[in-house]
Amino acid sequence: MSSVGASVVDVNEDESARWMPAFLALLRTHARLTDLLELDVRRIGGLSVARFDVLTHLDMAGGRMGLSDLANAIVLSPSGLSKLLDRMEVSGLVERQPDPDDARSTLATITRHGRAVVRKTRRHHHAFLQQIFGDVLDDRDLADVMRIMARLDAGLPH
Amino acid sequence: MSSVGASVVDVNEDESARWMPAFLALLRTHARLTDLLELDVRRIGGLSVARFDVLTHLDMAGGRMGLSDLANAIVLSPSGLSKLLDRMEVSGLVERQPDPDDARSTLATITRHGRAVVRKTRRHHHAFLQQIFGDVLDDRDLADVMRIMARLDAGLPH
DNA sequence: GTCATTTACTTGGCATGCCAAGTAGATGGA
DNA sequence: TCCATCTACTTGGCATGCCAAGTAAATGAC
Repeated sequence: MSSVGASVVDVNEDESARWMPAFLALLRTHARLTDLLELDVRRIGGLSVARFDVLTHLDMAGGRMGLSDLANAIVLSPSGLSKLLDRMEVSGLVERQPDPDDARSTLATITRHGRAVVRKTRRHHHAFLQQIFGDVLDDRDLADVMRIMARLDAGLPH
Repeated sequence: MSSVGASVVDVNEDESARWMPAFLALLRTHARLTDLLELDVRRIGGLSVARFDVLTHLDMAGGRMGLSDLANAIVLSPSGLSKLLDRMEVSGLVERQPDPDDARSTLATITRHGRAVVRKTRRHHHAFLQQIFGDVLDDRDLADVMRIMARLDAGLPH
Protein backbone atom coordinates (compact mmCIF):
# COMPACT_ATOMS: atom_id res chain seq x y z
CA MET A 1 0.00 0.00 0.00
CA SER A 2 2.24 2.76 1.17
CA SER A 3 5.47 3.05 3.00
CA VAL A 4 6.66 5.62 5.47
CA GLY A 5 10.05 5.70 3.85
CA ALA A 6 13.29 5.97 5.69
CA SER A 7 14.15 8.94 3.56
CA VAL A 8 14.66 10.86 6.71
CA VAL A 9 14.67 8.37 9.50
CA ASP A 10 18.38 8.09 9.83
CA VAL A 11 19.50 11.36 8.42
CA ASN A 12 20.49 12.94 11.68
CA GLU A 13 24.01 11.74 12.15
CA ASP A 14 25.15 15.11 13.32
CA GLU A 15 22.43 17.03 15.08
CA SER A 16 19.25 15.38 16.17
CA ALA A 17 16.86 17.74 14.49
CA ARG A 18 14.14 18.73 16.93
CA TRP A 19 11.46 18.51 14.29
CA MET A 20 12.29 14.97 13.25
CA PRO A 21 9.89 13.19 15.62
CA ALA A 22 6.97 15.32 14.48
CA PHE A 23 7.86 14.80 10.86
CA LEU A 24 8.10 11.05 11.29
CA ALA A 25 4.82 10.97 13.21
CA LEU A 26 3.17 12.85 10.37
CA LEU A 27 4.49 10.45 7.75
CA ARG A 28 3.66 7.38 9.76
CA THR A 29 0.15 8.36 10.73
CA HIS A 30 -0.65 9.55 7.25
CA ALA A 31 0.57 6.23 5.87
CA ARG A 32 -1.56 4.26 8.30
CA LEU A 33 -4.56 6.45 7.61
CA THR A 34 -4.37 6.19 3.83
CA ASP A 35 -3.67 2.48 3.97
CA LEU A 36 -6.86 2.04 5.96
CA LEU A 37 -8.85 4.22 3.59
CA GLU A 38 -7.56 2.22 0.67
CA LEU A 39 -8.49 -1.04 2.35
CA ASP A 40 -11.89 0.30 3.31
CA VAL A 41 -12.76 1.39 -0.21
CA ARG A 42 -11.49 -1.90 -1.57
CA ARG A 43 -13.41 -3.90 1.00
CA ILE A 44 -16.76 -2.31 0.36
CA GLY A 45 -17.04 -2.67 -3.38
CA GLY A 46 -13.73 -3.99 -4.63
CA LEU A 47 -12.68 -0.62 -5.99
CA SER A 48 -9.21 0.85 -5.84
CA VAL A 49 -9.01 4.46 -4.77
CA ALA A 50 -8.17 5.43 -8.34
CA ARG A 51 -11.32 3.76 -9.63
CA PHE A 52 -13.37 5.21 -6.82
CA ASP A 53 -12.13 8.67 -7.69
CA VAL A 54 -13.08 8.26 -11.33
CA LEU A 55 -16.54 7.00 -10.52
CA THR A 56 -17.10 9.64 -7.86
CA HIS A 57 -16.29 12.45 -10.25
CA LEU A 58 -18.37 10.97 -13.04
CA ASP A 59 -21.32 10.49 -10.73
CA MET A 60 -21.07 14.01 -9.36
CA ALA A 61 -20.84 15.40 -12.87
CA GLY A 62 -24.07 13.74 -13.85
CA GLY A 63 -22.60 10.62 -15.35
CA ARG A 64 -20.19 11.76 -18.02
CA MET A 65 -17.06 13.86 -18.39
CA GLY A 66 -14.47 14.59 -21.02
CA LEU A 67 -11.26 12.68 -20.41
CA SER A 68 -9.17 15.82 -20.07
CA ASP A 69 -11.42 17.26 -17.42
CA LEU A 70 -11.50 13.96 -15.64
CA ALA A 71 -7.73 13.54 -15.69
CA ASN A 72 -7.39 17.01 -14.31
CA ALA A 73 -9.96 16.43 -11.59
CA ILE A 74 -8.36 13.30 -10.23
CA VAL A 75 -4.78 14.48 -10.74
CA LEU A 76 -3.74 11.75 -13.14
CA SER A 77 -1.70 11.91 -16.32
CA PRO A 78 -3.57 11.48 -19.62
CA SER A 79 -1.86 8.18 -20.27
CA GLY A 80 -2.57 6.98 -16.78
CA LEU A 81 -6.24 7.77 -17.17
CA SER A 82 -6.36 6.13 -20.58
CA LYS A 83 -5.06 2.87 -19.16
CA LEU A 84 -7.19 3.10 -16.05
CA LEU A 85 -10.32 3.51 -18.18
CA ASP A 86 -9.28 0.52 -20.29
CA ARG A 87 -9.32 -1.63 -17.18
CA MET A 88 -12.50 -0.07 -15.84
CA GLU A 89 -14.28 -0.74 -19.12
CA VAL A 90 -13.34 -4.39 -18.83
CA SER A 91 -14.88 -4.35 -15.35
CA GLY A 92 -18.07 -2.81 -16.72
CA LEU A 93 -17.77 0.32 -14.59
CA VAL A 94 -17.51 2.90 -17.36
CA GLU A 95 -17.80 3.27 -21.11
CA ARG A 96 -16.20 5.54 -23.65
CA GLN A 97 -18.23 7.55 -26.14
CA PRO A 98 -17.16 9.97 -28.82
CA ASP A 99 -17.78 13.61 -28.03
CA PRO A 100 -20.35 14.89 -30.57
CA ASP A 101 -18.91 18.40 -30.33
CA ASP A 102 -15.26 17.53 -30.85
CA ALA A 103 -14.07 14.45 -32.66
CA ARG A 104 -10.74 14.57 -30.84
CA SER A 105 -12.41 14.30 -27.51
CA THR A 106 -13.82 11.27 -25.73
CA LEU A 107 -16.43 11.16 -23.02
CA ALA A 108 -16.24 8.73 -20.15
CA THR A 109 -19.65 7.54 -19.04
CA ILE A 110 -20.50 5.77 -15.82
CA THR A 111 -22.55 2.58 -16.22
CA ARG A 112 -25.50 1.56 -14.11
CA HIS A 113 -23.27 -0.93 -12.39
CA GLY A 114 -20.59 1.69 -11.80
CA ARG A 115 -23.10 4.06 -10.30
CA ALA A 116 -24.46 1.46 -7.94
CA VAL A 117 -20.99 0.47 -6.76
CA VAL A 118 -19.73 3.99 -6.20
CA ARG A 119 -22.82 5.08 -4.30
CA LYS A 120 -22.67 2.13 -2.00
CA THR A 121 -18.95 2.64 -1.50
CA ARG A 122 -19.37 6.32 -0.80
CA ARG A 123 -21.95 5.80 1.91
CA HIS A 124 -19.85 3.30 3.82
CA HIS A 125 -16.61 5.11 3.24
CA HIS A 126 -17.90 8.39 4.57
CA ALA A 127 -19.03 6.69 7.73
CA PHE A 128 -15.61 5.15 8.12
CA LEU A 129 -13.88 8.48 7.68
CA GLN A 130 -16.15 10.05 10.23
CA GLN A 131 -15.20 7.32 12.62
CA ILE A 132 -11.41 7.38 12.27
CA PHE A 133 -10.97 11.11 11.73
CA GLY A 134 -14.02 13.16 12.56
CA ASP A 135 -14.86 11.47 15.82
CA VAL A 136 -11.27 11.46 17.05
CA LEU A 137 -10.38 15.11 16.70
CA ASP A 138 -12.05 18.00 18.48
CA ASP A 139 -12.42 21.52 17.17
CA ARG A 140 -9.12 22.65 18.56
CA ASP A 141 -7.34 19.75 16.85
CA LEU A 142 -9.00 20.59 13.57
CA ALA A 143 -8.04 24.24 13.85
CA ASP A 144 -4.46 23.26 14.61
CA VAL A 145 -4.33 20.98 11.61
CA MET A 146 -5.55 23.76 9.38
CA ARG A 147 -3.07 26.24 10.81
CA ILE A 148 -0.09 23.93 10.50
CA MET A 149 -0.91 22.75 7.02
CA ALA A 150 -1.34 26.35 5.95
CA ARG A 151 2.06 27.26 7.35
CA LEU A 152 3.71 24.35 5.61
CA ASP A 153 1.95 25.17 2.38
CA ALA A 154 3.06 28.76 2.59
CA GLY A 155 6.65 27.67 3.09
CA LEU A 156 6.67 25.29 0.18
CA PRO A 157 8.34 26.41 -3.03
CA HIS A 158 6.00 27.71 -5.69
CA MET B 1 4.00 11.38 -8.12
CA SER B 2 1.09 11.28 -5.77
CA SER B 3 -2.50 12.34 -5.85
CA VAL B 4 -4.69 13.71 -3.15
CA GLY B 5 -7.50 11.54 -4.30
CA ALA B 6 -11.10 12.58 -4.44
CA SER B 7 -11.94 9.65 -2.26
CA VAL B 8 -13.52 12.05 0.11
CA VAL B 9 -13.71 15.34 -1.67
CA ASP B 10 -17.27 14.99 -2.79
CA VAL B 11 -18.62 12.67 -0.21
CA ASN B 12 -20.59 15.22 1.70
CA GLU B 13 -23.85 15.22 -0.15
CA ASP B 14 -25.85 15.27 3.04
CA GLU B 15 -24.04 16.98 5.87
CA SER B 16 -20.92 19.00 5.27
CA ALA B 17 -18.74 17.31 7.83
CA ARG B 18 -16.95 19.91 9.91
CA TRP B 19 -13.70 17.95 9.79
CA MET B 20 -13.59 17.72 6.01
CA PRO B 21 -11.54 20.88 5.39
CA ALA B 22 -8.89 19.78 7.86
CA PHE B 23 -8.77 16.32 6.40
CA LEU B 24 -8.40 17.64 2.88
CA ALA B 25 -5.73 20.09 3.98
CA LEU B 26 -3.82 17.23 5.57
CA LEU B 27 -4.00 15.12 2.43
CA ARG B 28 -3.12 17.95 0.13
CA THR B 29 -0.19 19.27 2.10
CA HIS B 30 1.19 15.81 2.69
CA ALA B 31 0.97 15.11 -1.02
CA ARG B 32 2.80 18.31 -1.88
CA LEU B 33 5.41 17.65 0.75
CA THR B 34 6.17 14.09 -0.30
CA ASP B 35 6.18 15.03 -3.96
CA LEU B 36 8.83 17.62 -3.22
CA LEU B 37 10.88 15.19 -1.17
CA GLU B 38 10.71 12.66 -3.97
CA LEU B 39 11.82 15.25 -6.49
CA ASP B 40 14.59 16.45 -4.20
CA VAL B 41 16.03 12.99 -3.69
CA ARG B 42 15.78 12.27 -7.37
CA ARG B 43 17.40 15.55 -8.32
CA ILE B 44 20.45 15.14 -6.12
CA GLY B 45 21.65 11.73 -7.13
CA GLY B 46 19.04 10.24 -9.42
CA LEU B 47 17.70 7.93 -6.73
CA SER B 48 14.06 7.10 -6.15
CA VAL B 49 12.92 7.23 -2.55
CA ALA B 50 12.73 3.44 -2.52
CA ARG B 51 16.36 3.17 -3.60
CA PHE B 52 17.41 5.87 -1.20
CA ASP B 53 15.73 4.00 1.63
CA VAL B 54 17.54 0.79 0.78
CA LEU B 55 20.92 2.49 0.57
CA THR B 56 20.32 4.50 3.73
CA HIS B 57 19.55 1.42 5.76
CA LEU B 58 22.44 -0.53 4.32
CA ASP B 59 24.84 2.31 5.00
CA MET B 60 23.61 2.77 8.55
CA ALA B 61 23.90 -0.95 9.16
CA GLY B 62 27.54 -0.96 8.19
CA GLY B 63 27.07 -1.91 4.57
CA ARG B 64 25.14 -5.15 4.58
CA MET B 65 21.82 -6.54 5.75
CA GLY B 66 19.77 -9.68 5.34
CA LEU B 67 16.95 -9.21 2.85
CA SER B 68 14.27 -9.98 5.41
CA ASP B 69 15.53 -7.38 7.81
CA LEU B 70 15.86 -4.90 5.01
CA ALA B 71 12.37 -5.52 3.70
CA ASN B 72 11.04 -5.07 7.17
CA ALA B 73 12.99 -1.88 7.75
CA ILE B 74 11.78 -0.13 4.64
CA VAL B 75 8.25 -1.55 4.80
CA LEU B 76 8.34 -3.37 1.51
CA SER B 77 7.08 -6.80 0.54
CA PRO B 78 9.67 -9.54 -0.01
CA SER B 79 8.85 -9.71 -3.69
CA GLY B 80 8.99 -5.96 -3.99
CA LEU B 81 12.42 -5.87 -2.43
CA SER B 82 13.62 -8.73 -4.59
CA LYS B 83 12.73 -6.85 -7.75
CA LEU B 84 14.01 -3.55 -6.43
CA LEU B 85 17.39 -5.12 -5.69
CA ASP B 86 17.46 -6.63 -9.17
CA ARG B 87 17.21 -3.15 -10.64
CA MET B 88 19.65 -1.67 -8.13
CA GLU B 89 22.23 -4.32 -8.95
CA VAL B 90 21.98 -3.36 -12.60
CA SER B 91 22.66 0.22 -11.54
CA GLY B 92 25.69 -0.87 -9.55
CA LEU B 93 24.33 0.38 -6.25
CA VAL B 94 24.18 -2.92 -4.38
CA GLU B 95 25.23 -6.55 -4.66
CA ARG B 96 23.83 -9.80 -3.35
CA GLN B 97 25.91 -12.28 -1.39
CA PRO B 98 25.02 -15.60 0.16
CA ASP B 99 24.69 -15.57 3.94
CA PRO B 100 27.44 -17.82 5.32
CA ASP B 101 25.32 -18.63 8.37
CA ASP B 102 22.11 -19.57 6.60
CA ALA B 103 22.00 -20.86 3.05
CA ARG B 104 18.38 -19.73 2.69
CA SER B 105 19.30 -16.18 3.40
CA THR B 106 20.87 -13.56 1.16
CA LEU B 107 22.79 -10.45 2.17
CA ALA B 108 22.43 -7.17 0.35
CA THR B 109 25.69 -5.23 0.25
CA ILE B 110 26.13 -1.60 -0.64
CA THR B 111 28.78 -0.86 -3.25
CA ARG B 112 31.33 1.94 -3.11
CA HIS B 113 29.31 3.76 -5.70
CA GLY B 114 26.10 3.23 -3.73
CA ARG B 115 27.68 4.56 -0.59
CA ALA B 116 28.96 7.66 -2.30
CA VAL B 117 25.58 8.41 -3.86
CA VAL B 118 23.57 7.89 -0.69
CA ARG B 119 25.85 10.01 1.45
CA LYS B 120 25.77 12.88 -0.96
CA THR B 121 22.00 12.56 -1.27
CA ARG B 122 21.54 12.44 2.47
CA ARG B 123 23.47 15.61 3.11
CA HIS B 124 21.51 17.64 0.62
CA HIS B 125 18.20 16.07 1.46
CA HIS B 126 18.50 16.77 5.14
CA ALA B 127 19.13 20.40 4.44
CA PHE B 128 16.07 20.51 2.23
CA LEU B 129 13.91 18.95 4.91
CA GLN B 130 15.17 21.42 7.45
CA GLN B 131 14.20 24.18 5.10
CA ILE B 132 10.67 23.12 4.20
CA PHE B 133 9.68 21.60 7.53
CA GLY B 134 12.00 22.43 10.39
CA ASP B 135 12.35 26.11 9.64
CA VAL B 136 8.64 26.60 9.04
CA LEU B 137 7.19 25.19 12.23
CA ASP B 138 7.84 26.45 15.73
CA ASP B 139 7.84 24.39 18.90
CA ARG B 140 4.14 24.79 19.46
CA ASP B 141 3.38 23.58 15.95
CA LEU B 142 5.59 20.56 16.44
CA ALA B 143 3.93 19.72 19.74
CA ASP B 144 0.53 20.03 18.12
CA VAL B 145 1.53 17.73 15.30
CA MET B 146 2.71 15.14 17.76
CA ARG B 147 -0.46 15.41 19.82
CA ILE B 148 -2.80 15.15 16.87
CA MET B 149 -0.98 12.29 15.22
CA ALA B 150 -0.98 10.43 18.52
CA ARG B 151 -4.73 10.91 18.87
CA LEU B 152 -5.34 9.69 15.36
CA ASP B 153 -3.04 6.73 15.88
CA ALA B 154 -4.81 5.81 19.06
CA GLY B 155 -8.15 5.89 17.31
CA LEU B 156 -7.03 3.73 14.43
CA PRO B 157 -8.07 0.09 14.45
CA HIS B 158 -5.46 -2.34 15.67
C1' DG C 1 17.09 -39.80 11.96
C1' DT C 2 12.78 -38.46 9.20
C1' DC C 3 9.16 -35.75 7.61
C1' DA C 4 5.86 -31.81 8.17
C1' DT C 5 6.46 -26.99 8.93
C1' DT C 6 8.40 -22.73 8.75
C1' DT C 7 11.40 -19.40 6.81
C1' DA C 8 13.67 -16.87 2.98
C1' DC C 9 13.64 -15.67 -1.52
C1' DT C 10 12.39 -15.60 -6.48
C1' DT C 11 9.08 -15.54 -10.31
C1' DG C 12 4.98 -14.74 -12.90
C1' DG C 13 1.11 -12.00 -13.43
C1' DC C 14 -1.45 -7.94 -12.79
C1' DA C 15 -2.44 -2.93 -11.23
C1' DT C 16 -0.79 1.72 -11.23
C1' DG C 17 1.81 5.58 -12.91
C1' DC C 18 4.84 8.44 -15.78
C1' DC C 19 7.17 10.03 -20.01
C1' DA C 20 8.01 10.08 -24.86
C1' DA C 21 6.29 9.35 -29.32
C1' DG C 22 2.57 8.71 -32.56
C1' DT C 23 -2.21 9.70 -34.54
C1' DA C 24 -6.04 12.51 -35.61
C1' DG C 25 -8.94 16.36 -35.43
C1' DA C 26 -9.40 21.51 -34.57
C1' DT C 27 -7.70 26.31 -35.08
C1' DG C 28 -5.62 30.51 -36.37
C1' DG C 29 -3.26 33.43 -39.46
C1' DA C 30 -1.50 34.58 -44.28
C1' DT D 1 -8.28 28.07 -48.56
C1' DC D 2 -3.96 25.88 -46.61
C1' DC D 3 -0.56 24.77 -43.41
C1' DA D 4 1.84 25.23 -38.92
C1' DT D 5 0.35 24.43 -34.36
C1' DC D 6 -2.41 22.87 -30.68
C1' DT D 7 -5.14 19.79 -28.35
C1' DA D 8 -6.84 15.17 -27.02
C1' DC D 9 -5.91 10.60 -26.66
C1' DT D 10 -3.49 6.14 -27.23
C1' DT D 11 0.60 3.17 -27.11
C1' DG D 12 5.01 1.34 -25.88
C1' DG D 13 8.33 1.01 -22.46
C1' DC D 14 9.84 1.16 -17.86
C1' DA D 15 9.48 1.63 -12.56
C1' DT D 16 7.07 0.24 -8.51
C1' DG D 17 4.23 -2.70 -5.77
C1' DC D 18 1.44 -6.67 -4.25
C1' DC D 19 -0.17 -11.48 -4.10
C1' DA D 20 0.10 -16.28 -5.15
C1' DA D 21 2.91 -20.07 -6.19
C1' DG D 22 7.31 -22.40 -6.46
C1' DT D 23 12.07 -23.71 -4.69
C1' DA D 24 15.36 -24.56 -1.11
C1' DA D 25 17.10 -24.85 3.34
C1' DA D 26 16.49 -24.96 8.40
C1' DT D 27 13.71 -26.59 12.40
C1' DG D 28 11.01 -29.18 15.34
C1' DA D 29 8.33 -33.08 16.84
C1' DC D 30 8.63 -38.00 17.28
